[in-house]
This record gives sequence, structure tokens and C-alpha cells, in this order.
Amino acid sequence: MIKHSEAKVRKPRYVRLAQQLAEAIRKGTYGLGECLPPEVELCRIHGVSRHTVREALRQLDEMGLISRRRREGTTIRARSSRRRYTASISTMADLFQYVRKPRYRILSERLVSAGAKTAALLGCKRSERWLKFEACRYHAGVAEPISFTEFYVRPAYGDVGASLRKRNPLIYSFIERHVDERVIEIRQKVRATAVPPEAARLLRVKPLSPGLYVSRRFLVHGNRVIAGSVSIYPENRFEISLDWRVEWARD
Amino acid sequence: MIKHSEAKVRKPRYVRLAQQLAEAIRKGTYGLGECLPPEVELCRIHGVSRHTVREALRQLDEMGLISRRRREGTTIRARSSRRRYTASISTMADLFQYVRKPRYRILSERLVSAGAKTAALLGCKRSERWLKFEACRYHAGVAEPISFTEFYVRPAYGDVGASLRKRNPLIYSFIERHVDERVIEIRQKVRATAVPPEAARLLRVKPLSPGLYVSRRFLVHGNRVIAGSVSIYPENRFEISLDWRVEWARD
DNA sequence: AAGTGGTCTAGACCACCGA
DNA sequence: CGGTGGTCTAGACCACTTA
Repeated sequence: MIKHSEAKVRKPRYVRLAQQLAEAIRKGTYGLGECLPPEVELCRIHGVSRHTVREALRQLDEMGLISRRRREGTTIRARSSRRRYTASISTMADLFQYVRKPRYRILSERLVSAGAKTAALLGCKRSERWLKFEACRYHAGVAEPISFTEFYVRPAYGDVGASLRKRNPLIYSFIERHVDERVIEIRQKVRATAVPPEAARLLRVKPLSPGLYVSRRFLVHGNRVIAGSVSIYPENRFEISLDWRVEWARD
Repeated sequence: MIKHSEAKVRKPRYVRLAQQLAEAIRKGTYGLGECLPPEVELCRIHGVSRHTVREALRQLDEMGLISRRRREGTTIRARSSRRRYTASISTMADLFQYVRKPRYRILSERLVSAGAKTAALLGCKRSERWLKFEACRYHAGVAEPISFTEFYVRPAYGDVGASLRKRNPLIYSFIERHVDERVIEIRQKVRATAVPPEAARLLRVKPLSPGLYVSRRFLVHGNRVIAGSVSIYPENRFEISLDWRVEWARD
């Protein structure tokens, strides 16, 4: 069996120290709730400078294994940790990732009653009434739309109509405005699709050519859906980019 | 040095320095993609030791404002760090969202030198050497593959070969194994694509039919790419699902 | 060869707080 | 007061990568 090839890579002293300490904690050498030796003592024990010890402790801290307080010492908080990855976005605009002043063109606005597909999208019952918008999004100065979107919102939130009709508005501007108080979750699905003929005409691509299908549900407290959308993005006009960063979670 | 002992509520020097730098970045004094001055230069400018500078930079790094690389310098990656929505996954398997015992079939394994496309995918220079795998993924009992994947890994991590060849392995099992110490970030891009003829044959779909194109980079500490992949998912075989939850600001 | 961030040492004083 | 972690200085060498 092939051996690991990391023998040649010598890890920094503080990393090795952190691993040693984590292992000791895992094995119970230092028990939950107890304290690690003081930093200066760890220096003496392991024969390193305090900076190195603190760097190692910082790693354990980030992993959630220990917590440190002046005077009180370094307390064991958990015996092991595992990683999870987190992706963050800072604004709704990031979620939709529109660069360079996108423009909207609202194509239609009407009250509809949900059919099977819409009900599935919104997680509602059939024949429920929703306000439906159809829109295309553009980059300024580019004739071809970036996307075609069907947007549904509960009639109770129908003030969206007013905000949508104003000066090339962001379709989600009303959600942006309500987001701090209302929308607590967005559920998004992405899959490949063949662009339907009607959308293809608007998007100026060949019918059934490749496209991105993105559906979103906007939920408020209590898992109530207040809005939902389906967007179609043709090939080469849009890309979803996501950075996952590691985050430590205690067991 | 009996310097700054006047005010009692005074924040640590490195915190103030971090705030100064964050403000400068926000205002555009240092633009996106540009570099901050070298650490020693920052020491001179602000009249502090390198340790203090590094502590400040570490804060900016944690906020996601900068990234640092030997020789290359400290580059600005974002202008502000407000995060509102977060999507979490707990394991790599969640990222790849494979339900019900997926199976792998490795089609090829060879050492390649990066061409333009591969270099772009991996963020490396052309003609760098990488270990390349081609594979298809299946649901048990289903003849049609879920996806076709090209997977690249640095030869130094080549023990992946052994783990891949074993009993229908998860292609990323080696990353799972190394994850605790190594992979701290995954950058993912998703877009629509027409399935290329070769992939189409393997996937048993018509050439140029709609597909999902997903590229991923796996980064370790220091923003080094240790692996990357491109996967093609035909229509109706796969869906990426993401839940964004609001995260209350902790300013 | 030069210059970057990464690591590490040795030592200092400070802020906090229970004994 | 003593002893903890928190902050900071001054300086050193290393690893890496582009020119």
C-alpha cells in the first residue's frame, strides 16, 4: 500500500504543538472543564517561546476546543471538533450576482391562481392566488437579456407592484427593504434545463438550448413562503459563484 | 516604552490599526485586487512592530477583506465584510449532494501538464503538472451516470490514486481525510453548458444537450489550490439545493 | 538575487481579579 | 499581592516565487 507522502513536509512547530494538545484533550489527559497548564508552563514543557504556544492555543480556540480568560486560565471546552463549510453572501444583490447596473423590463403583471407547477414552486396549495410578474434582466447597453424571470408574491405584499414599476427597479428591492424584518430564509435550487420556446424567444437563443434553471423561495418566520421565483439563464450569460469557507464546530 | 497609557477605554493598537486599514479599504484608498503595502512598510508607516501589523492583518483576513500570500503580498479581496445570509453544509458529501450510495467508475488516470483551460480552472500556470482523473458517477442499479467529472490533484497529494482505486471509493474521500488539517476553502462555480460530445457519449445523452457545469477549487491555508474539478451533470439527473438563512449582524 | 509573508525567539509591560 | 492571559517590541531566519 502506498504510504502518505507528507513525511517530507515539516509542519510548523505551533501546528504540531496544537495537534499534540488536541490529541491530549481527545484522550482525556486534560479533562473537560479542567485547565491546560499556563502558557509559560507550556513554554517550559515543550521548549518553545510563548508566541509559539499562543499560536497553537489560538488554533485550538478557533476549533472551539478551549476558551481562555485572563486570570482564569485556559479551559477545555470540548474534546473534539469537526469542520463544516459555510458560504456567505453579504447582500441580496450578491445572491443574484448582478454586476454593472442591471436593468429590468417588466413584461407582465397579473393575478394568477396557482397551478400544479406553481404550487410546487411555492409550496402552496393549488388555486391559491398570487401576483405574478414576468421580467427580463439586462446589462446596460446589451440587447440580449441575462435572464427571464417569473416572480410570484403574495397579494398581501402587493405593494411590490408600485416599487417594481418605478424607474428600472430591482425586482427584489422590496424584499431588500423587508429583509431585515421579514425574510429569514431563501431556498434555492439550481439545475440544467432546455430553455422553453417562449423564454428562448425573449432571451434570443435557440429553443431548447442549454440554460440554468434557478428557483427560489423566500420564507418569513414560521416557514411561510411570501415570494418565489424561477429564472432561466442561457449559456454564457451568467454564472453562480460560491465560496465555501471552513468553520469549526464543536461536538 | 511608556507611550499610550492615557485613555482607559483605548482599544489595542492592532485593533485600531485593523479598523484604520478596513476603513481605507472601504473608502477605496486601497482598491480591490490591489495590494496593501508590505508588512515591514506598514510597520514603518504606523510606527508599530511587525507582530502588531500581523495581528491587525489577521483580523482583516478573518473578516475576508484580504488574503495573503508569500512573495505575492497582501491583496484586497473585498471592500466590506457585512454578512447577512449564510448557507451551511456539514460535510463534503453535502456539497456534492449524493444520496443513496453513489458509485464511481474511474475511466482514466494520468499525469498531465496544464493547458490554458486547466490552468484557468486551477488558477495555476500553464504547463504545471497535475494528476488527472476522469470518472463517472452512478446511482446503484442505474445504467446512466449522474455525472462526468475531471478531477485534478497536485502530484504531491498523489496518494489519492490509491484511495480512488479502492472499492467504489468516493473521489473526494482523500480530501475528507485531509480536511481536518488542510482544506479551508472551496470555490465553486455553476453555469449552464452544452454537454460536449465525449462527455455526452459517456453520459448517454445527445451531444450538446443541456447540462450543468460545476467547477470547484480546493484551497488550503495560504490560498493554495491543491485540487480542482469540473463536473458535467445532464438535465434531470441532478439538482443543487441551497438554503440561505439570515444571520443577525454581530457588529 | 531580492523581497514577500511565515515562523520563531526572548523579553517586556499591562489589565484583570481572586486570595 | 500574585499570577493569569493580552499586548507589544526588536530582531532573526526560513520558504517561496518572480525577475
